[in-house]
Amino acid sequence: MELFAEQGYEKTSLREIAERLDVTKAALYYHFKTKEDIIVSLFQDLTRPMDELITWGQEQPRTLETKKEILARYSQALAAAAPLFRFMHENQATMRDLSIGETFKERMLVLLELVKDPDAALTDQIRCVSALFTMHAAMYVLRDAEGDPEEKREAALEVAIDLVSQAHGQAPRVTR
Amino acid sequence: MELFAEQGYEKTSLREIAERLDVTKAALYYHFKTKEDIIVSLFQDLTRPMDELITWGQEQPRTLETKKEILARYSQALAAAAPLFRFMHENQATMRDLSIGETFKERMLVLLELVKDPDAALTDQIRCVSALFTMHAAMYVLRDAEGDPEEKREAALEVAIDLVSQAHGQAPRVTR
Amino acid sequence: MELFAEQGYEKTSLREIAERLDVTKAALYYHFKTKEDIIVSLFQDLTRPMDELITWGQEQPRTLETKKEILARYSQALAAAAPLFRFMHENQATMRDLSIGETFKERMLVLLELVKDPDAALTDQIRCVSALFTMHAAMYVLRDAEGDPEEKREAALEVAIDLVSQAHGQAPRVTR
Amino acid sequence: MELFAEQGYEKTSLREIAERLDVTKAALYYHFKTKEDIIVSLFQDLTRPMDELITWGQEQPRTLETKKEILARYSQALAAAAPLFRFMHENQATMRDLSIGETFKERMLVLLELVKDPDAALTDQIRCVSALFTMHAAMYVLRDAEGDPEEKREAALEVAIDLVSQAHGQAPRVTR
DNA sequence: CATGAATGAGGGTTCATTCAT
DNA sequence: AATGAATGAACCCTCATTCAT
Repeated sequence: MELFAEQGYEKTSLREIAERLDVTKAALYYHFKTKEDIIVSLFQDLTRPMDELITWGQEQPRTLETKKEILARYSQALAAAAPLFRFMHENQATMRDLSIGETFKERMLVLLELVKDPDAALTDQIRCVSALFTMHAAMYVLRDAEGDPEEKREAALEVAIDLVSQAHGQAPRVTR
Repeated sequence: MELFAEQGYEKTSLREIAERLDVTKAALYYHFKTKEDIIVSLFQDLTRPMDELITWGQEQPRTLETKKEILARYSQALAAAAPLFRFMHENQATMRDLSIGETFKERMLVLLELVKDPDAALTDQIRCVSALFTMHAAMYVLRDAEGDPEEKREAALEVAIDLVSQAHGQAPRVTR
Repeated sequence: MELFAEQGYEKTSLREIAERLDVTKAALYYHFKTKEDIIVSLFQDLTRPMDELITWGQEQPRTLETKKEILARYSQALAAAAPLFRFMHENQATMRDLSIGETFKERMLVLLELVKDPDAALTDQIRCVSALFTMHAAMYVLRDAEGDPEEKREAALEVAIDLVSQAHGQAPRVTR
Repeated sequence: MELFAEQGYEKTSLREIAERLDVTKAALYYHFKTKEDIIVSLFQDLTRPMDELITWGQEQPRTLETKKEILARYSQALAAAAPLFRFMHENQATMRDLSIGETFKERMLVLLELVKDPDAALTDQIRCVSALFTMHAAMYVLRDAEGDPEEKREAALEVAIDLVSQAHGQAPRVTR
């Protein structure tokens, strides 16, 4: 996962993976049928939290409270599987060709369905899109910025929650 | 650009590019020194609007009004160079190795500097990050969604403007 | 080595080498990291005698007797690795770019240091240079000439020994 | 010639030549039919002295005096066309494929015929080979050594003359 | 469970050369 | 007299994959 996240899928060769694990290329082929199989395996381990979040979300009533909880859990999932999400974000062109059942984008759209109201104003729908992406953006842009990562995560979550709250017609908590 | 955006940089071979243009591989090498040079050229054409925006922004007073204008102009630049931004989004792993990669992220950070206040609360800083990315996200997620693209763009811009307004301590326009 | 000696380094392609060995090009790359690596390997096998000669020579007293012995041994090394030396002679332009190139010329100069006296008259120094090269020249020019190669080698060695003897102030054996 | 001498024939591309002369590749093709034609032209200019020396030598009586004169003239020709000789020496593998009427080696052998006596003892024949090569070797080995080049040339010539003198049964001038 | 050896397909790149203008 | 544009052939090299052992 480290190699894939650093270099991207195509630019990571089996030779590199084998060297990093200190085994031979042929040994990899004992455990995985193809290169694609390797990354699919990694995904199955790492996307479970996200899938669980989705199924959980689908069973809940579609209240603002639920949405806030979804954002909170998503924020945590994001932090827990940071390299995976980084990989998905940065290798979407590749992901399209990989036989991973639902792509990252599809999953995102399902999640989005849970958060946004298809009958709301367009701006409010976008607020919900933005809420989800805010947490990604915060992770991406603030990666090298100073400050406690946990603190940054919480701040991003707060902004996200504000956004869906506004989408529900509530005035945001004004912070100053 | 079409090929790069569809398939990603690494998976697009010079053979494909040449075939699409109905020339030989060698002919490409008369016009571009390397494969990287091809995409760099595409970028130079397409990032000019962004550069102009930055220099313009740096000459303005750092008021809320200016920031709104920056967002408005950025929204337009984004729409004009949509395939380029899609490519960057989806090929970040590659971008890191390309000589332009760094410069794009730098550009984004400079732009961010113009929009956010380094002394503001962390949440407000993230609101500004989010404002910029909202427009990206809207473009990305709503690409295949129904509705007039121009309408969507304006809605995203509105949300972005709300976010920086809030970061300036102003209550958002409540839309419903 | 045969191909390299016949055609030169640049004009010998990996395709040719692979065909001659009846393997694929890719198979070569399993055994050698680069094309250069192939020739470097050939050299390492073939220059060992020369290295041993040098270390031996450096441990001996710098008498005329030693120098004669060095020439005798060098003559033998030359005969043993004839194709190698032919290659070096005929591909010096290439050798300069190869990572071994320098080392060969350096080796020759070290050997020269063992044979010539830096304080002697210029002509005597050149006699020593000439002594070494005589054996090369003989090999090169007389390759296709008639006569027993071993006999020619011995004659060349005799001339070389005469040259260093003269450089030591001794009258040459006059042969007729 | 500079480029060919520095890098060798194969590794010098027409692009490089064109750039060095500040013309286009196509312009070269107006003046020369092929790449080979370029180097052939250079040779015709530069080997004339050597050819003249050969025809002159063939008309002279085959005395020791003549041979000394040949060596003297050859020494001068060598110095005058140093880069050419360097090129020939270092690119023999290439020379073989070039359609330059007589190769360097052939010319050398003709010259050698003029200097050596086919009926002499083998060692004496080698002395004559060595005489010619001494001047080459001196040029090659002593290129980067300190000292006046002209002085070195004369010393090498002296050694060469000594060698043919000995081949004629004369005791060498002992220098110390 | 693992490896050494090998391969076909394709990668990006460079080259000498051509030709209409 | 010169050039911009193009090309076919070849280059070195890397890749994911296979298979007998």
